[in-house]
Amino acid sequence: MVGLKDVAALAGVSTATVSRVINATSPVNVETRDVVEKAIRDLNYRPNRAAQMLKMQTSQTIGVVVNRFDSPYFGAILEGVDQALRGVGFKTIAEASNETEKGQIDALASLSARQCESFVVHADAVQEDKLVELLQHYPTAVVVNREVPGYETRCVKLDNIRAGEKAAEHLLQMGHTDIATVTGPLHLNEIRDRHTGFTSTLEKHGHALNPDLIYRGNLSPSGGYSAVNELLDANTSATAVFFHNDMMAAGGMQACYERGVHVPQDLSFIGFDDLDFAQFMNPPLTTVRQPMREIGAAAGQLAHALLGPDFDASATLRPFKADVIERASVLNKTIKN
Amino acid sequence: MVGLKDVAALAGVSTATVSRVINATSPVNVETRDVVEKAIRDLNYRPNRAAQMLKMQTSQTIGVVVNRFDSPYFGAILEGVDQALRGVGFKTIAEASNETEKGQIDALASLSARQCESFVVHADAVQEDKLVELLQHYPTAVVVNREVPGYETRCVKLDNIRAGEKAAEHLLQMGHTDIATVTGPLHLNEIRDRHTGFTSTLEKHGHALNPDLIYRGNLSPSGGYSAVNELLDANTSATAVFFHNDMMAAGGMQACYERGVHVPQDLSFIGFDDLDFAQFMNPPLTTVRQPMREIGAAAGQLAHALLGPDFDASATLRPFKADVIERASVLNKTIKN
DNA sequence: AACCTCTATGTAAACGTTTACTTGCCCGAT
DNA sequence: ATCGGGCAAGTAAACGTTTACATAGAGGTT
Repeated sequence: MVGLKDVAALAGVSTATVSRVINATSPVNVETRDVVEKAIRDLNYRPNRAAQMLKMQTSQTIGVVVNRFDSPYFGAILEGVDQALRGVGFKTIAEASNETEKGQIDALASLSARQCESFVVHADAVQEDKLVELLQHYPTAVVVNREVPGYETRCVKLDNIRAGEKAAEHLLQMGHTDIATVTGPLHLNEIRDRHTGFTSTLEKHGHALNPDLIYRGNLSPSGGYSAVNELLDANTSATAVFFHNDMMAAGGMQACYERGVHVPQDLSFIGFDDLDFAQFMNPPLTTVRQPMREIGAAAGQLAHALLGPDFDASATLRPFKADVIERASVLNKTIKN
Repeated sequence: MVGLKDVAALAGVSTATVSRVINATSPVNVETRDVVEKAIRDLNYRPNRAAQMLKMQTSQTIGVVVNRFDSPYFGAILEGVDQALRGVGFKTIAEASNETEKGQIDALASLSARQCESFVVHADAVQEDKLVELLQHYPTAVVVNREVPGYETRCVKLDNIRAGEKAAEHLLQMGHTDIATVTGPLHLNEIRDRHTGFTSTLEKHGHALNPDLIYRGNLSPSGGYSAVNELLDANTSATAVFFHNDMMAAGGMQACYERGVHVPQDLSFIGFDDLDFAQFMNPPLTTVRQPMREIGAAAGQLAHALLGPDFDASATLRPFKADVIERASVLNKTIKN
């Protein structure tokens, strides 16, 4: 490895001088500068970041832990974080966690060891008490899409309750009263929140959800597929179903397609997330949009702000809100023809 | 920051001993070990990776440069690399390049400065001569989805020519002879390759592509959308169209949907990539599958192998091959009813 | 009792930077 | 001539590890 020393030797100056021309940290004679710069080029010298970090005690890097890389959800978050940080000269580095509690904790530790100064963590698999402990250990970490009691100012998330309400409101508005839902794993609190928002507004309007019409999905297409098949087999009177994500809605749509039931004429669909493909489904999927990119960006900014000693905890950002994107998968029953 | 020194002080031993218990690098008395371990826990000590890297001159890390994070394409590649490397104890770190030549070169430099020992680079925007230079500068870098003359053993990619041929063959097999295509930017050699594969086999079978039916797309839905509208406006006799990616096919499908032309009855679609959503389109999209995850994994393995002094260049992996995934978007004209 | 061997531990140098401090020099003011 | 002030460059310490080498006991063998 070619180091400062080699450059210095070749240029006939001291390492201090080389460092100075590199970092423009104090004036250096223009001739010497040229000589040094040539030496740098000739040797293809690159500063050793490890040494810099060690000396400067700073890395200008924030670490992101995601469940996996090949997911539109995490991709958007990562992109958001990266964009927010690029502006302030920080680097983003990401690590995948395998979706397990251990994986998420380890990933955080690994990023920390890599001298990340701050973190944004998706920690859906860690127990709450453990998570609190983590937040204490890593005082600059921010949690994404989850709310930790006592640490609200370090969480950036969607208002999932409100989002669930909106889904219900939309269905109600369109004249549906006989409604089914396919949820996700109930240990995820985003799912629980959406579900309570959904059921409570249905109740409030006097159309309480029939417990038989609650299907537990797995957040992937297969879950939606089998749920819809069950629903159809049960021969219920349901006219609409709320899927807790678009993937399951897609699976459900496929089940309908295979059985010849038409969406939305026979059954209405509303999804969640608004993934890229939602607009390209046939019919285009009405869904509750979750601004993941923005959430990522906000998390990135927060993580960065946490670094400043002057951080104002009262500048806490309100939870993000979801919006229903109306497309063509829910039938408007109020205009009977 | 709590360091080895603090632990040593608290435990009443030397830093060397602490290092030894951490790394189990030589036997240490069980009592001392316990004391040290307690000290480590009490202080919540974590080794400083920057210092370790500096001293050990190794990072066990490979860097990946992608165009962006929020793309199914790069997500899959990243996931593949990560999985391949996880097995051999390496970490993956990724950086986004903004899709520009400068961005890609800078990202590589940045990863290199971070002491990555090896790299997998998606460098679609850099000029070939510049890329050759890069490959010389970074002797452990591997290029993904591009072939650099003279450096074939360090490129892992799809056989795009063959993939284009397969698309054509499939259409031909299904009885289509009047065919259109919407390509991507022709400066990308993957696009060029697919195109030449496609056109040449059409020619070979005596159904040379009508130049008027070649549309230049932008690889995103809008490109497919407008291309299909043009095609439909031109009132041609084309019965099938080959899209250079699924995104454009989705856009095209939407155009058809709006204009009431039925896929595949009125117009057949074949896409490229096999993104997740292809199977959920309506009709499900027939497409040429590109095994991106596998490509990523292979690239990761290669990048790792390059590190060994015993690397055998003859163990070069053949280009990956694409397969057409038959679904329902191309009409079989050979069974006339 | 002198010697050797083994094991457990300590000492200190090194990794590649940055930077406070020092040095040397030139030039203008006295 | 001498001094002082600036500027350019050099010296060396420090960052937190790892590790080759040195040291010190504890037994064992003669």
